[in-house]
Amino acid sequence: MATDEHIHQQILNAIVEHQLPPGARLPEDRLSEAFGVSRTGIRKVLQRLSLEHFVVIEKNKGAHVNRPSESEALEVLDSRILIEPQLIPALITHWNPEQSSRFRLMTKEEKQAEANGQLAEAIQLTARFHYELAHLSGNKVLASFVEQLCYRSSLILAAYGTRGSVGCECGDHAQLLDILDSGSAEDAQHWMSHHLKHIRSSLILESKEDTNIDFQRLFSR
Amino acid sequence: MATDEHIHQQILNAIVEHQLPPGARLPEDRLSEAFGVSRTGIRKVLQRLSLEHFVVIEKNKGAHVNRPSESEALEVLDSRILIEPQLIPALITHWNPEQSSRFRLMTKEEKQAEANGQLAEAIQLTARFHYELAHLSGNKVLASFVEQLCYRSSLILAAYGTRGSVGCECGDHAQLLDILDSGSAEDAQHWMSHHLKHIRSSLILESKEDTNIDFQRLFSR
DNA sequence: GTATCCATTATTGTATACAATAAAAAAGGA
DNA sequence: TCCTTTTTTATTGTATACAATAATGGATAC
Repeated sequence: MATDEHIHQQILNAIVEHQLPPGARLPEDRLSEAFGVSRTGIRKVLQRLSLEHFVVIEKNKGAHVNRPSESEALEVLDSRILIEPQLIPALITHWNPEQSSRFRLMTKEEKQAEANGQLAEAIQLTARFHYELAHLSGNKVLASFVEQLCYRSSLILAAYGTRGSVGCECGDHAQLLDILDSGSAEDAQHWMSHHLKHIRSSLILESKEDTNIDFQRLFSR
Repeated sequence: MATDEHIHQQILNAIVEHQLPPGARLPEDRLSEAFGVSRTGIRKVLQRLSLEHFVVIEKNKGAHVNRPSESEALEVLDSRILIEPQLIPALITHWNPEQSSRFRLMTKEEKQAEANGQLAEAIQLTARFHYELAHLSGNKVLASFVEQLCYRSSLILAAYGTRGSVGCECGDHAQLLDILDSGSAEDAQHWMSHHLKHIRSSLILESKEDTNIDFQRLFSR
């Protein structure tokens, strides 16, 4: 059975897992036959994905996977830097051993996926770690916005990411859990801020501009 | 000519201006004949409005204007309290006499609309004051989120607002402009925080629960 | 051989037709 | 008279048909 929600999740996964790279075309009839529904259902999903900034729909040209601009990439990270640390005080009031072990399991799976080279899994888990923390704050409005930002970040890393975007000298996500267990909201805020700023600064923003490629310079010798 | 964007804006205006009250039905064929387009175009707009939380679509039951829950109302305001003051430092770097006079004009129109009893105008201008400030921060991602929150706030005030929600003992929006002119980011942040908290606390959240009305208690004597 | 123009093709935009569902009204029985 | 059941009506969900647009490839003229 192919419900709207299901189709949406499938395509979104493919995008954030870099199966569908930035710029990839998403023809309606191809997708409709792939999912076994009519174009109507596909259009609805594509419409939604475009409002969520995962695809771009150009009139009479169809849907492409969004290729985030430099400014968009930075703004998404800046938004996270502004919001996620601020959620710590609220989430720490809901913090308990049960949550702690739940998140520790996630970081374990995360490391494993990374070690086994399961890129798609690793990306999903990294994003999930962040937005599930956000949901713990109790504010669903902010949490779902953060969730969207996390998914967008995955897409951004597909366009501008380096190997450094994954690792971080501040340690992995497990370290944040230690801090949360210790109960220091302030430390956790600092860690989160630092972590996100590290990701932001790891983006390489000059090279991958493929609009206006200077073919002259590229192929002349 | 009735483009998608135009229809969206029209319906959104009607909602935030309280012309279409929370709970109002939005039948597709009625709207389609009103705007002179087929149901297809209307459905697209309704879909979008539902993703933006202005309408709720129930399967096989159609679209209604969203009746925000208490928790949703509080979460929207909390989100604004968390974000909007944080945008002040960025926006103050773009502050200049030109912007100042532009916003002063807005507050003037705002007061006038309020004085003349033009409720719809006043609501729009109040929201606009906030989200245009947010856009001055330079972060389009956050600004458009704040914009949505401001519109949602207008809908929330339709459901839970009091007369106190409009006025505020901290003075009107013009006072913030004075602070911005003085250049004190910290003061501006405090003002914004206070202002939003005042709106939040002015909501009356007990009464208008019309789900689960206790008719027993209501009509027994 | 190259450039321009035209025709073909592929794809999306929009409207409509039909099916499915839920609400409302009517009929029947107690 | 009131409750239950059935029928009707209104409305939405989905697929498809047709129109409009843009991209591609080929033909013709120079």
